[in-house]
Amino acid sequence: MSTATEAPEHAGRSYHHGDLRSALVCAAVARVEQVGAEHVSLRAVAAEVGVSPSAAYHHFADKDALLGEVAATGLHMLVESVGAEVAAIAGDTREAARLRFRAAGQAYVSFALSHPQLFRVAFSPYCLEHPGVPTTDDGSVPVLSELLNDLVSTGGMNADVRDDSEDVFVATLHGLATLALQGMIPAERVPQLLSKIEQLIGVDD
Amino acid sequence: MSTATEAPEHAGRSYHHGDLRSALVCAAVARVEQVGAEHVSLRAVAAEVGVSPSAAYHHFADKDALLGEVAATGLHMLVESVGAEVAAIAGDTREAARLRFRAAGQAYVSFALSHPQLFRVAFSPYCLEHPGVPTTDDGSVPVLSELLNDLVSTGGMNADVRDDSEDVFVATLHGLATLALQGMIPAERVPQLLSKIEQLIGVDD
DNA sequence: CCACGGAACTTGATGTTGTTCAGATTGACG
DNA sequence: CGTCAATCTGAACAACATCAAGTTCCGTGG
Repeated sequence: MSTATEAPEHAGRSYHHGDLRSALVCAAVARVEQVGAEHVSLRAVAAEVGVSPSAAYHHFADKDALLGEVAATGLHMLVESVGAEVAAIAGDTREAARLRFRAAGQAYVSFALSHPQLFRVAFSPYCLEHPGVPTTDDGSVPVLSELLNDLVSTGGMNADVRDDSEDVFVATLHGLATLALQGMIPAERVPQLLSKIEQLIGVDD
Repeated sequence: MSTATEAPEHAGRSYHHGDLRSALVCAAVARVEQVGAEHVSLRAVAAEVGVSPSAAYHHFADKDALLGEVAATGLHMLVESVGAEVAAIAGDTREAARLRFRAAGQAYVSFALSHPQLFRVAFSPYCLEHPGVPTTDDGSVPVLSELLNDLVSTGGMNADVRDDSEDVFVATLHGLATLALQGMIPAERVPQLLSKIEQLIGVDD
């Protein structure tokens, strides 16, 4: 995001770009957000950076590889966004843990709704073709995993409920975000459904 | 699906095709399933049907409009598939209703895993650009809606739990399917998670 | 029975796209 | 100061979406 055209010393004008790779990814992210991944052209991205189309092939095997990087970036931003909202709520109390849980759900859906195209490409086949997906460690999202640990340790959730609930919670959140994005669930129902989910999953009152 | 190249009388060889529109959609569906929506070309679809590329423009405004029809077809097939599995289980008992519920969940995820590209395009921006999405009536999927009514009327679910649970159930199913498709949830955990969902949502034992 | 109008499709052309490759340019290192 | 590898350019190519103009077909009214 911040690695756009700010090359170390010689910004822009020299023959060598300095950090073309991240500049291309950054421009591609912007373009994806504007027109959607399926309408992004390699040439347009290269032109925006001020470089010939073939320059991209020294950093990416494919157009798909570039989009793969965009997908990975999208996932990263999603996790960062959720993490930031969660981290903003401090405290060891059960109440704080419950607020963090709530904030995580809202942040996940909010990100999807405010970055629809990026969210979509993050869960498209592109990110499978590329390694370096930063969210999955043992197959689950670290932020949400810690979140549940938090709830358990503060007594906001039963420990035996936890393990199965994690994947269910992630799945529900993701489904909610996707369907809201698609317009199949009205956005104004989302908060209500989020609290319903908390209730079902067993976040104790 | 069955409206491929079987024109009413004069099949195939005449100048006029008979039912080019559905033939194109059908071929496009096949091609999407093979290579994914982002790698489908209008020309290849037209060639498969045995028609010049520009012929498609008499039936669709755009390549995107054709893919929109593919998306709608995908949604339709998904609903049909779930509906068929549910309808295969007869009976008015609470037990039967519970089995139907279980079958619906499995069918939903199974469809996603066995038609990954079609499932993806069905929930891509393409289907927004096109009317005629057959799944949503008041915003929810009819099959699943009836399913829950079923459960309630046979005593398998509390009536007051129903309304909120519907969207949550759909969202969870959809999230589960998407994440399994993405490899973020191992496919072998899906049945376990499905029963967990039933339990959480309040399908009485 | 026949001309005619319109719908369905083709041909040919245009501009854009992804991709490749031979060569020009550069900074770093000896 | 010269060499070298990394980086970028430019021109080229095939495939692509799209469109305008022409061609073939079918049904319909005279």
